[in-house]
Amino acid sequence: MVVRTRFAPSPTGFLHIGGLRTALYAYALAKHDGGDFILRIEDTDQKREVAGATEALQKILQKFGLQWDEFYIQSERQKSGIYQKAAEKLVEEGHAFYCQCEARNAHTDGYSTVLRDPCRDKNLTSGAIKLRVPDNETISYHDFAHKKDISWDSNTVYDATLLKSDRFPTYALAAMVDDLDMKVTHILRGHDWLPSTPIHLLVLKYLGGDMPKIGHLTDILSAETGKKLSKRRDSVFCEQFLEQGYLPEALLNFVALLGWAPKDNRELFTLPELVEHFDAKGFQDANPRFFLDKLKWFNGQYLRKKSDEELLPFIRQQAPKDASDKLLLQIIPLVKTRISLLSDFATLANFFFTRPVGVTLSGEDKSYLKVAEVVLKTCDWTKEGIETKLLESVKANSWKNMGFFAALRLATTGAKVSPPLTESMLILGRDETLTRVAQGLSR
RNA sequence: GGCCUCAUCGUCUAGCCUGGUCUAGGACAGCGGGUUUUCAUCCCGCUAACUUGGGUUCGAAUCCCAAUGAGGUCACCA
Repeated sequence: MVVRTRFAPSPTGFLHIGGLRTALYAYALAKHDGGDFILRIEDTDQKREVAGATEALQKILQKFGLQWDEFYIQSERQKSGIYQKAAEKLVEEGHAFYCQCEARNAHTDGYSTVLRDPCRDKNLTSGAIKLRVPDNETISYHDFAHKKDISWDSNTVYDATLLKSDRFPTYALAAMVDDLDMKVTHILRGHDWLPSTPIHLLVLKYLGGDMPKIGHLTDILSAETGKKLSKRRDSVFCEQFLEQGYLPEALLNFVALLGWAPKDNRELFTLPELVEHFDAKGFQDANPRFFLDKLKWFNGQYLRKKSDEELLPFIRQQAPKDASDKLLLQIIPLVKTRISLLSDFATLANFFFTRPVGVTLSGEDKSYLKVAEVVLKTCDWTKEGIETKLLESVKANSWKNMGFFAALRLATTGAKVSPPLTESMLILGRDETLTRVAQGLSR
């Protein structure tokens, strides 16, 4: 039987880190088996929908290479009446009932959830539809992520709403109808769904069909608070990380290892490699914390792994608009090992595009520069030529390399720390280098 | 508060299912050193963990129970 998984976000905003991870695991689980990955938009709550969110979700998923095989929108499917029909069928079969109670909102009545709805035995024929939870039963399933059986006493499960009075289904109905209808074999979702699983199990059972396997992923905890990552407190959107200068493959690799690990503890995975090695046995039980240290390391790894040409489009975004590809291609190899974020490029390589300003040199520095100026004017303009001549004069004056090159570096790049000096001067050219040396001397 | 889940270095984790090879392995971070005209890369080394208490057993990080701690959830939201 071919594996079919789905990622089912509601279109309420950008894709957050946890969503990316869920999508990635669902994708890898399906693709490892040559199966199908489904993208399903869960927009049955009209009030919460954000315009453009669906398109943004699709775009970012594709940026990470998570291409879906099938695409559905619940509000579209709703029009055919499938959810309503399913709910009515459950009423007919005695597994659900009509209810005309006023809708409750979250926590308005404290923690005293009404388990058995007052309408369940009124035999109403219209209104919202709720699940008739059986008494004194054990509801259980095997969680394929946690690799263990989890169960509830049905007496602790409440009569959940399946169809709202606006005729739209709730998640409990729509997602289950769809998973059955779409022949989803593995439901992979966040841990926050675990408490409502008994409801879904009942709905799945009453609806009939092949029971999908269910697995719950760990929550990603905030590094600061230790609580579940929240959009309000933490920066969690994938788009933000990309803007900050992280490579998509680095983010993806980092996130892949937050809650999953292979037996051999390998860490570097491209998407195809992850698919190849993916195994549900590697799912973690404990909640990981969202510390960014390793993400930076991953980014450096991928930065260095990419060829200069592959890096070009990313670097171009960080460079001045009029910078030529030819120039950028010369600079990239010099900065590649020196940046961990793409956005570091600007500070490190700025001197290639604009002359350093506000640099003040000591008298000692200037005596170094005077000598350097003479050498630079006449030496061969090659790495060999520049370095041997410069070194010769340092030796002739019994100076130390450190101080001499620091002064020259400061004059040409405007900073104490920079990409390799000789290579940088070669890129700048003899004239520009000399101009900068002269400028340093004049201050 | 009820229900559910979880518990190995600061962090991500391997080991746990199928007890002994674990004086607990790797990676990131930190620290120290080497290479390097700066910085970085690269290389070498060091610091650092089985939550606690009971059991079971010749033997427990590994199995069982409890306590403690952590997280989640309790809507006509997903």
